[in-house]
Amino acid sequence: MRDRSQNSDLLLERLMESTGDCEIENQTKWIEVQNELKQRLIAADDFTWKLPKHESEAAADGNDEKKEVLKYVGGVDVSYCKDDPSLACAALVVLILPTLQVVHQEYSLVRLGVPYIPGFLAFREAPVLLQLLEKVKANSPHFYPQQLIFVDGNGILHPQGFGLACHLGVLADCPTIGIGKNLHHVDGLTLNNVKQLLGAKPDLNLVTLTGSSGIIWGAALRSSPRSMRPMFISTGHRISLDTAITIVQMICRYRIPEPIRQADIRSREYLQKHRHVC
DNA sequence: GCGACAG
DNA sequence: ATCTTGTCGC
Repeated sequence: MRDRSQNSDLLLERLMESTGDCEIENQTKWIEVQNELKQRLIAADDFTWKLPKHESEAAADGNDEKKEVLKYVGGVDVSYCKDDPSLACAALVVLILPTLQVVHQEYSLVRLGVPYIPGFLAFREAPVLLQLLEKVKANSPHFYPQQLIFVDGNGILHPQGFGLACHLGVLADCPTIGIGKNLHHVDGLTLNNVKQLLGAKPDLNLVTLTGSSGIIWGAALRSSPRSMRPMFISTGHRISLDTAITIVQMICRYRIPEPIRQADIRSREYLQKHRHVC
């Protein structure tokens, strides 16, 4: 048991350490890392909290009266500088339910050496995001979003079934939900495909993303009457798709979930205001 | 071979 | 991701 875990850690360490110079070798290595981390992925609800209840349903539930209620939700995003693509600002915000007010925020202005390559976003963004999580855990543990983190990027809706939200969730050991603002084409999924399904009925705003192989990769959701554009929901870590969809729907003020929207807005602001110090 | 490809 | 003003509508 422990041997297996240690071997796994050693392999990961070996794979993670090298900052190679050959693109194809790197990508091969990155895929090994993704497959290794994927073995630790939990694809079902695995947490102790429960969703906030409405009065109507609050009546009979003698069982989980002791369970804590989902209270703090984290959101992470990274913004980039227009004229200096290596300069970026990572943000972590923590919102409190049910008011969705931001109660904590953390920023990091960094230079990223790893380029963006479709399918490997995590190797560019995850390190700085994990650093922000560590900062909160050390300095403001009360606000550490251990219950749930929203990630700007996909979960299992990914060529290897292991996108940024999964990557971050496994390494931080927190439940995560991945939100894509654009569709990553995987297993035959296309935007026209989704549009067709959604367009069929005007009041149908949620469709399951089933690939050509029959695998369910996530869901497309039109959350706001003001925008016809759907978002793409996929599970990250320690949560089921059904639960993820339910929470997304209760946490949207605009097109995308409020934690991600806030992280997006604030990381951009912070970058504009502090880019001169780099 | 060509095109597609989260942020 | 980012480049970018106005504009149509509630």
